[in-house]
Amino acid sequence: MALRESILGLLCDGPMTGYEIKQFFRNVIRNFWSVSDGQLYPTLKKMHAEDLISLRVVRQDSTANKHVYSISEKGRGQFEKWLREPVTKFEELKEPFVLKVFFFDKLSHEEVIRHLRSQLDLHARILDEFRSIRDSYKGRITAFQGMIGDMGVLYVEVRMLWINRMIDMVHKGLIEKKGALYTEEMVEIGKKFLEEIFSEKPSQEFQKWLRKLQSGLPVVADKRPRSKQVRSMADGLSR
Amino acid sequence: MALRESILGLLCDGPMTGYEIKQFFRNVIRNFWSVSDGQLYPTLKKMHAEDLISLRVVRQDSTANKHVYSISEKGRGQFEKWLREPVTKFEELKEPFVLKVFFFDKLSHEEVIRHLRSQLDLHARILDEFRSIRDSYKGRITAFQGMIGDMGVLYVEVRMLWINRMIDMVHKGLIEKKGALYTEEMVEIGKKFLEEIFSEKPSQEFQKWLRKLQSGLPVVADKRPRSKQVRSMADGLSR
DNA sequence: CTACTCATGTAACACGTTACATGATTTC
DNA sequence: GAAATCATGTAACGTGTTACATGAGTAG
Repeated sequence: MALRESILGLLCDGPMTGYEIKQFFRNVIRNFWSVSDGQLYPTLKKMHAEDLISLRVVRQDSTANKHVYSISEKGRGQFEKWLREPVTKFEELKEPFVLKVFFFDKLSHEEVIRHLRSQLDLHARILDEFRSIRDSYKGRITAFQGMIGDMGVLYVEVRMLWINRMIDMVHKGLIEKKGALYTEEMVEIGKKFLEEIFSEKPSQEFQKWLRKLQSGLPVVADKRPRSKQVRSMADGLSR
Repeated sequence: MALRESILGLLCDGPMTGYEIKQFFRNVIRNFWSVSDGQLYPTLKKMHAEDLISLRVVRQDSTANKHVYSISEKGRGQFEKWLREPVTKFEELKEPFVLKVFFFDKLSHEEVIRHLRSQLDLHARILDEFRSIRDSYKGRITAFQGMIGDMGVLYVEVRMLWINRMIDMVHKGLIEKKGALYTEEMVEIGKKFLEEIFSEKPSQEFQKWLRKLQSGLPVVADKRPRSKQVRSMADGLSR
């Protein structure tokens, strides 16, 4: 759970009302982490009960009273502990669209293209939004917060590239039907893959990466001369 | 909910036991969609109760009986309806690590670097896995399934690039403290951004994209001569 | 002798969304 | 006069994880 910790993080810079926290999530953090009312208010209550935050109620005659929350020593400790803990889990992308792509074999080329174009439209729109908000924030936020904005833009760009490549693929007729999607062979291969993940000894390729990393070289750089390169997956991305 | 639909999708190609479905999720689909036992078995039961799938129990003396499920007409209808429905929602990335990055201002440079390096290690390892499984599957899966593998690799590559840029940034001392992370200004800007998202009229930039798209040009291509380009966000990605 | 595979499940919990409720004030 | 803003919340539901239970067979 990271909602509690992010609330604590906000309160580190000074007291805030529940409504202000809600607004901040809705209008700023929402780019990468959303919270609903039905989750936020009960969570604040629970955190108060656990002495992570203290509460001061400000009377308002016209409307509901304001609840001003401040971080407690206990809360600050918990936040700092969380912030320093290394993240050791790779977060999988769980996207309904990708699940549909898995089954695209079962659709006609026209239907697939319709799907891909509508995704492209959606992403183009989102990219536009991400770019304008990034521009508006320029100079007002920390360098790290700026990098989060960059990640958003970059991610959407890459997705569009990916979708475009699928469109190309269909147009060029590179799709042949393969029969059943499920084969025992696939499961077997997956098992091998799993073993490698959970065995603690890293593979050779991983060790090469590590050496590069430690020598200070850019880890993802491709050293082949531009002209000789196989078309890179991320070619042609613009800023 | 997409778990039910993906189960139906698997059963389209023939009957499977609960255990086989579980294995398939665990060893193949898990790359982009995971399911726990505690979710799968009850879901199969519910789907059977709703007549989406039919059940045949195969007696086994030595151990628990096998439950062989087949898709029903109703189930097939529901799957096909789902598969054809356009995806209109942009799935936000909800990642604990990004949330931490938001608060990196509150850590020392050394602590930030430690975080970033451990993330890089993790991603290098995952990249390795993604690449090997992609290679193993080559020739055995549909072109679309192959593209899912490519997306995974591409995504991890981009993340590593992003993390490397943050490391660079810290080393070059491009990080200045900005005081409070929360400002009313940010909320105001966010509100404007929101309006643009929900107003149905697309912006000029979005329309430019759309024109490019409809004229068949690659939408994300950057036409500036290579030498004059500002270093692109995704420069140096390898296959 | 330990641990894993096959094969199914349950119960408790954690996380998150949606819809609703209140009620005055301000803006279109 | 309708709708949004300010300001708080509850109840019902849906999704998903973790830990546990059973019990035989097999591989190291």
